[in-house]
Amino acid sequence: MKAIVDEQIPNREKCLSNVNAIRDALFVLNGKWKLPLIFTLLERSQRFNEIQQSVQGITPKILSKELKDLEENGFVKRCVYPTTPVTVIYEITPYSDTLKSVLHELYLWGTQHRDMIRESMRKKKDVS
Amino acid sequence: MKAIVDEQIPNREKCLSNVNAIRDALFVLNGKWKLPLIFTLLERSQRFNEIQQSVQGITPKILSKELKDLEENGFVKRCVYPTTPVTVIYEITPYSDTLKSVLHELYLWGTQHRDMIRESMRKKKDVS
DNA sequence: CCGGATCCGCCTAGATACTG
DNA sequence: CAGTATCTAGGCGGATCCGG
Repeated sequence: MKAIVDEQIPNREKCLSNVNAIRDALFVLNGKWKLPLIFTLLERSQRFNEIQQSVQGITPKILSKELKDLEENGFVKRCVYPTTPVTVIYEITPYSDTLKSVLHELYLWGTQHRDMIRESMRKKKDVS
Repeated sequence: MKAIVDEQIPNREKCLSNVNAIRDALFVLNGKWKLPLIFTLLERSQRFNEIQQSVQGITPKILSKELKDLEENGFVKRCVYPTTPVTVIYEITPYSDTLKSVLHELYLWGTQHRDMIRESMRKKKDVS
């Protein structure tokens, strides 16, 4: 935090660009299905209907849209094989590995934060 | 990524809890105003109307709600001084420092990703 | 089999006005 | 000054049906 902030205080331009970079990162991971999809495709490449099986509750429309998003962001490759009918396989790209540290940090902080919240809830309850 | 994934494949329970921890982290930072508010309060503690000045375009209702969110998550402390009329100062808590590494990673990855996207856009344009 | 098209309900952000 | 109250709008996710 300190490091980022120190850079930001001098001028507002840079601060905004920092915020925007962070927001971009948050944005591409956001939504109900992005993470489940990435994780299921990390296990193995799959076809459309397979993915729908793996990720419980997602509808074709949303799946289609989410896969398109992931493809545009370079996380997923859509491979079409000219069988009859065509076979479409979705696979994770090596670029997804760049997410490693972000996801790890998010996981660590999220876990820690959950414990913190739970603890503060408990204290509140004790008082009341 | 690899580290997280390796832990996840064995059982689905743990995978889901990982995803949820990450989602929690994403959730508390998400939205249009959370980051701008955190950053402006990092510069200095401020009163309600001051914040509204600092963060361009936010309406009182939204500001009120967002501050409440930030307070519940432990990032912001609401200090009421019994003047007449009351003075309310919002200040950043030390707990916000725990965001340091997450935000830094998000910033790094977001910047990198933006460059990547821009580059791939350029290539597309060259072809067409 | 792999989606696209259409319609719909909900949630939430925002605008505006107002109050203790 | 520090918010609330009320209303509106739009975007997202979901359900359902349709087509190559």
